[in-house]
Amino acid sequence: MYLQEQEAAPLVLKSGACLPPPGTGRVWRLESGALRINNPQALGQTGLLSLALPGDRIGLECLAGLAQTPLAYAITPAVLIAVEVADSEITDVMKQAYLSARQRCADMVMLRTGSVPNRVRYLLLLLADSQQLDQRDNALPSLRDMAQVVDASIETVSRVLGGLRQFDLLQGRRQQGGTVNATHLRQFTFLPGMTSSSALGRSRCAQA
Amino acid sequence: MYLQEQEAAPLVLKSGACLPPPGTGRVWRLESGALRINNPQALGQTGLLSLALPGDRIGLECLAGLAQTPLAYAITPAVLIAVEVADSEITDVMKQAYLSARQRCADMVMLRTGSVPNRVRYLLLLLADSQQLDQRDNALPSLRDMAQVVDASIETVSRVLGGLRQFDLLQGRRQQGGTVNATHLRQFTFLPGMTSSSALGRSRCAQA
DNA sequence: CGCGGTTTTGAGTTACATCAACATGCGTGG
DNA sequence: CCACGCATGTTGATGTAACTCAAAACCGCG
Repeated sequence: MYLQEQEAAPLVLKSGACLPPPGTGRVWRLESGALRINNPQALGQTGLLSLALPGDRIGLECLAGLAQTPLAYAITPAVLIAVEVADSEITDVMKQAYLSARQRCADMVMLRTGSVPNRVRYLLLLLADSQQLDQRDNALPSLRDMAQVVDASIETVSRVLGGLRQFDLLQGRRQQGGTVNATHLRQFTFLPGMTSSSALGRSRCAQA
Repeated sequence: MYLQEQEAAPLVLKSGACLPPPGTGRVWRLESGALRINNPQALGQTGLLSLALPGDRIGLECLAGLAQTPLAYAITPAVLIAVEVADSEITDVMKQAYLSARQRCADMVMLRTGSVPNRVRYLLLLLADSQQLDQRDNALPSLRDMAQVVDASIETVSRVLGGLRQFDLLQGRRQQGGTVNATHLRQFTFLPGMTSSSALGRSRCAQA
């Protein structure tokens, strides 16, 4: 109840794992990786509410007055640490949480704006930028997760990644691994016509 | 600086009007109507960040530590009142703001999930539900705004609304007016095939 | 080695965007 | 008052991005 940041052992989640105590009023801080925040009562849909990226607090809803914490799944290997929020800090923590919630909202809008290739591009940059240190740490979400995040089909996402690989903007994807060339990808824009599925066919023809 | 809720004269915005002092550190509460929150430095895109619905606070970013307030445009005739936030209340206000930011994020995701007809449907329900009292208050956003919110083209949105009108889920749209039949619309789902543009052609044929 | 989960690739179909008229208000000024 | 212009909404025809379905290649694992 004093300085809260260094607490309990870090919690390490594998891709696909759920944040363990769904009902508990525990507050976590995401250290690395990415989570998908899910609506518990997903009615047929995917129930995606938002993403969580390193630095975000998880489980603040209960502090803010809500009964239940939404479900959180790791879509990338993730590390979290439990934090204890002292009363004196609540205001500051809520301010931070508010700002990052706004940011995630903006991110979700971008992740669903424009063509699928551009949405995937935004997702990859988001993930790459959130990996603070080592660029070679190459963990990508599964195609299924990426597809749900950008609201596209798995096949289309696969084709987009294929296209990126052709331009060396992405290397070596096999089973949820891969290295994005963030700096090049950032200054890359999909021209209409070279986009997605059709792009593959055409550029392959062009190369042949 | 005591009880802050009843302050200054309400600010009435017409559809399309911008929240006046973009740089000022003023905090507003949206009483009725809907706003679109915009990224000031929109780089070619529409710059849509989020929506604001009645009850939401506008301009809290500065309180939370950000320099600038994002731009807010009314997409529906809107009424706001200026609020003064006392130091003692900041924590509670931020908690509320955090929760509603999460909710708006979830809304934005829904507004960008699935087929255009379903996205438009969600938008109409969102607007209808936010009009607390009189249902007959029939103010809809312009097609341009609706199209940008759900990330679709104006023409498609027009066709979707046309389809809804055929089922009496929407009445009398001429120049940003119209009444949504919220109760029926809520329990209505677009079957694949009767969706959007194609729906019009087909159902018109069926009727002829 | 065979078996489930993930990724890839292809071919056919469709929802939606685009382009291009056209209709309809609504305001402004002659 | 009507004439004009401008913003908004409507409608049709056409192209294409992306979805669907189906099959295969690839992994990791007991």
